[in-house]
Amino acid sequence: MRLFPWPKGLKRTLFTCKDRESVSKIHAFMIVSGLFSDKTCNGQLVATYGRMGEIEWARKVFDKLPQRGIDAWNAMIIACSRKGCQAEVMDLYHEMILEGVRPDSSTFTVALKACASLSDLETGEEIWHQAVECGYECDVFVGSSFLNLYAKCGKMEEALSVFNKMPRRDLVSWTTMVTGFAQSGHAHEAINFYRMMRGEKMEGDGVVMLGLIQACANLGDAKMGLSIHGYMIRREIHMDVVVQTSLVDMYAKTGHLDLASRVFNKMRYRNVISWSALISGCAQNGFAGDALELLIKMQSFGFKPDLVSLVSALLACSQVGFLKLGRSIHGYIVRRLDFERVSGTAVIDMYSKCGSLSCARALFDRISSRDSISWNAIISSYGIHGQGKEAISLFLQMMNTNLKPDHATFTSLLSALSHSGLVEEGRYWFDLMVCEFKIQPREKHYACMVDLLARAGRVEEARDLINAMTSEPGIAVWVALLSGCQNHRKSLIGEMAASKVLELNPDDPGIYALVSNFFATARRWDQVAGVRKVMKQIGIKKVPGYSVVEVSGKLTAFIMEDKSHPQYEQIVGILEKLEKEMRAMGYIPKTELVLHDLAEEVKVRMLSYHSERLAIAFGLLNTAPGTRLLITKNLRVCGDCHEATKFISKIVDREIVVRDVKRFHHFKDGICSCGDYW
DNA sequence: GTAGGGTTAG
Repeated sequence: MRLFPWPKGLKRTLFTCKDRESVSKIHAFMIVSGLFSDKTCNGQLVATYGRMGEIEWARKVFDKLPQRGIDAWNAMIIACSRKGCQAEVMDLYHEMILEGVRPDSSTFTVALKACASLSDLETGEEIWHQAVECGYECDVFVGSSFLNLYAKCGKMEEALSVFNKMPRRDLVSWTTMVTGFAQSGHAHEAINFYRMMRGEKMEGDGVVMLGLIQACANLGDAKMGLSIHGYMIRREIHMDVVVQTSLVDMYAKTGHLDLASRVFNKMRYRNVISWSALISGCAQNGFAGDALELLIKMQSFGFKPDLVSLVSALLACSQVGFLKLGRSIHGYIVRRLDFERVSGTAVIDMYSKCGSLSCARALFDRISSRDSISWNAIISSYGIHGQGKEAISLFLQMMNTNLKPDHATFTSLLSALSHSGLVEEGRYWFDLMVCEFKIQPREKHYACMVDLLARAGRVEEARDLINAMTSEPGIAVWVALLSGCQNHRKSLIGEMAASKVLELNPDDPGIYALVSNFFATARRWDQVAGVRKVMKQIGIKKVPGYSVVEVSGKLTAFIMEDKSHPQYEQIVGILEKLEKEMRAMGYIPKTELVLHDLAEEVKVRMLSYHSERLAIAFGLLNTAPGTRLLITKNLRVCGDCHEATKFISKIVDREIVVRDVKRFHHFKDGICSCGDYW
């Protein structure tokens, strides 16, 4: 008896199978009836298992087939491709060629896709030649896949030349170009290509719009992103979870977290990636608390955090100096996920920014395969902890590997040298970077050098370096010059730098604070008043300084003269007692650092209740004797607090670690690791 | 018409 009106019925019956059991029944029947040996039939069986994601079953059948035709090969290859097993796709492809089976359009398409995701340009080009030989040169599927190979390998010029030669282009070919440009940092070209595509009367779908959204994210152009978003709504272009997630990402990357959350909250379906996009957006924009809250919230929605969301959470911990949580996330990563390079670098960064340089180093030493990112991370770790010599030594060790230092490595190195005041070394390595390594200095490198020179009092040299820049100097270099001028009382150059920074960033409250402090240090109160007036006129408020301290696994923040804390009385008591002892040891308040025109005793009072002192006192009050304290400050640490903390570390016999916006200070036994150079 | 273009981080 025949179960199937064969062979069309077999195909239809296989297609209606919903689970593995029902396929297995047909599978058994095929063996019994001899259809299993028929190569126009058995491919269907492999394809059916593959479609269900039952790749092991597909493979088992495939391996047992007595006769394997193109259908069986394609089915097996497509099954692997769907599972993301690109290496297997390639193995099968080569095996198939060896068996003398002639690939068809689908085979070439899938094989090229595999090469693209493996970034295997060479094999991909070889396969293209084979496709041409087999007569698929004009096939739009094969052509687009070849295009995609170049795009994925960042070879947009080659991609363009393939694109121009294509006799027929469809939406996918155009999208490949748009996305390729967007992802290789050529956002303008991406947008131009989309315009050309529209010129050919081609209607866009969600995928091509996604390429444009990425381009906007890269350009930081929220306005255009918003208009693309609006266009999709008006045209009723379907937005699936991928497109919506990319909108969240775009808004977050352009700093519009309100819009990012609005899109996120409206999403009907979310996945781990959508959560991660928002979490990383919060972390990247400095909203550490929100990022960590979302990490908890995503779990209450049943999503297990992945590596990306955990890395973002680590970033959030780094920002606020939340060592305890950072450590437990580290533990979680080790237990649950494969711990390697990517997370390794983030964990190194977290430990170092949370004050544990030794933990950072221990982890770095344990990484089996270090890439330049991990080297950069450890070099800059030593930098922010003020150990410039060790940073150089690590840099030299890196040169002994086959890794090449890049612009980021030099940024880490130069900033390390700047924090340690190693001026001559800085000049040496800067020249070597340009002459030997042929790396064009970027804004950041100049900023490090200007900082290095100006901080060391060589303000004129710093100015000359800026004047010799080939590119237009940006905000960072002028800020560095201005701070140097403030420290070394260089009013003429300082005034010039002040007008530059105000010209470049007229909306930045930090800039106004800097300029106002510069004039206050020079006791030019009329100028200070002038700056304040401008701030008032254009409605800019100064960023309040605050300090955060971790006590028994919780973070507590203090702002200056913060009386709201329940333990305020005790905190003041500790500070008063300490101040008496400090004075007896020779501490004199640096009232010249109070940048207001006030009476002397008011200045002393203001200094005594700076946020970092409140945080230290709170820490002393609530931790066991001998416990190390970690304070994180959102601005630079104040000079008087720096002096006072040295005394406090000796009086209470504790290690006090203060992280300010730029670097670390380790206070112990009355001295600071920075050697008072900062 | 089974195949090609897409999301998060360091």
